[in-house]
Amino acid sequence: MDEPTTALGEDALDAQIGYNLRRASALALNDFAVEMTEASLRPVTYAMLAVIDERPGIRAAELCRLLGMKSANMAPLLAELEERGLIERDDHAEDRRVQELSLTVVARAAMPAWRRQVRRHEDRFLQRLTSVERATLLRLLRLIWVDEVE
Amino acid sequence: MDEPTTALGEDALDAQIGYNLRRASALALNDFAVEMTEASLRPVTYAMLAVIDERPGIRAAELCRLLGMKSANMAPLLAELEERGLIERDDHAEDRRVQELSLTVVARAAMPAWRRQVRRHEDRFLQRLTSVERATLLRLLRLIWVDEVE
DNA sequence: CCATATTGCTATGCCACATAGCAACTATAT
DNA sequence: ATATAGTTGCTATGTGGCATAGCAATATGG
Repeated sequence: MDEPTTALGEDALDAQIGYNLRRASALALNDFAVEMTEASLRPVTYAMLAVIDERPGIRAAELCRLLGMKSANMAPLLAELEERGLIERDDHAEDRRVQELSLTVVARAAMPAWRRQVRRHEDRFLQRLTSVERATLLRLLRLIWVDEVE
Repeated sequence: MDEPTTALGEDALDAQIGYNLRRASALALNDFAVEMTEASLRPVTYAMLAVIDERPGIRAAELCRLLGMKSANMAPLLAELEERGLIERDDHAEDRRVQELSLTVVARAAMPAWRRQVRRHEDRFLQRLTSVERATLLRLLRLIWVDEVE
């Protein structure tokens, strides 16, 4: 009955979805780091590799659009991944501005293990949610942001 | 069984909750800024004011704990809010290390309007979700992070 | 009394993100 | 053909949130 001191109305901080999104996202980012530091992959770099893996030959501009990034921030990350021998940049034949991105053989070989690690990470920070709840959460999150851009 | 590299199954980036959390949170942060730049409040500073408003006399260390922040990062923000005349720091009578935080009269007067603005912001970036879906989302998000710390 | 913990702070670095501006290139309109 | 405009990828730079390291003052418990 009596509320735990933070008892408040609908305007209470704890009732704000934005705040809880931020807290949950921070926890996820932290847990991601725990799982993927060994592989030296951060959420952004992993996301880039995952999309390139799913859509080989994708253009850098399209990758930016899919990940909601600015090319100014993408450029040094692409350089880093190329430096590490994980991606290749091939000049487009018809439009010489364009770079087509693909994973190297090394990265393609490593991706399944990295994807398994990420799945472990998700299973860990989503421990308290059933698989039905996870599916619901996924649907609601995508309702928020998908097609804000596309 | 064996997944081709282009496996768009459950390991696809779009199916990862962590990624979708990050995207949704980014959208929320962006929309928050649109609503609250006039008031010169960022998510963190608003959260601090909201908690102090809900628990006047709270200690800085407790505020850190509630918001999941390090005191190293809290300190300059408290200084900023004090500088702007929004909070007061009073020395604790029994423990002289402790500062008790409270809103100034000015801030207390402004809070209702700020809370209404934040509610407008939430209504905007959550417009695709019904109120039932919002309640579900809130519950699932809190399931992820609450009591990871407390 | 002394070792330890707590509170609040400064200094500093990392990372994600933003804007501004640029060079190369392509597409379009006249 | 040429001027204009848009696209692509990049560098430089600033900001904000978060992390660690280390410090001084204070409180606590053996």
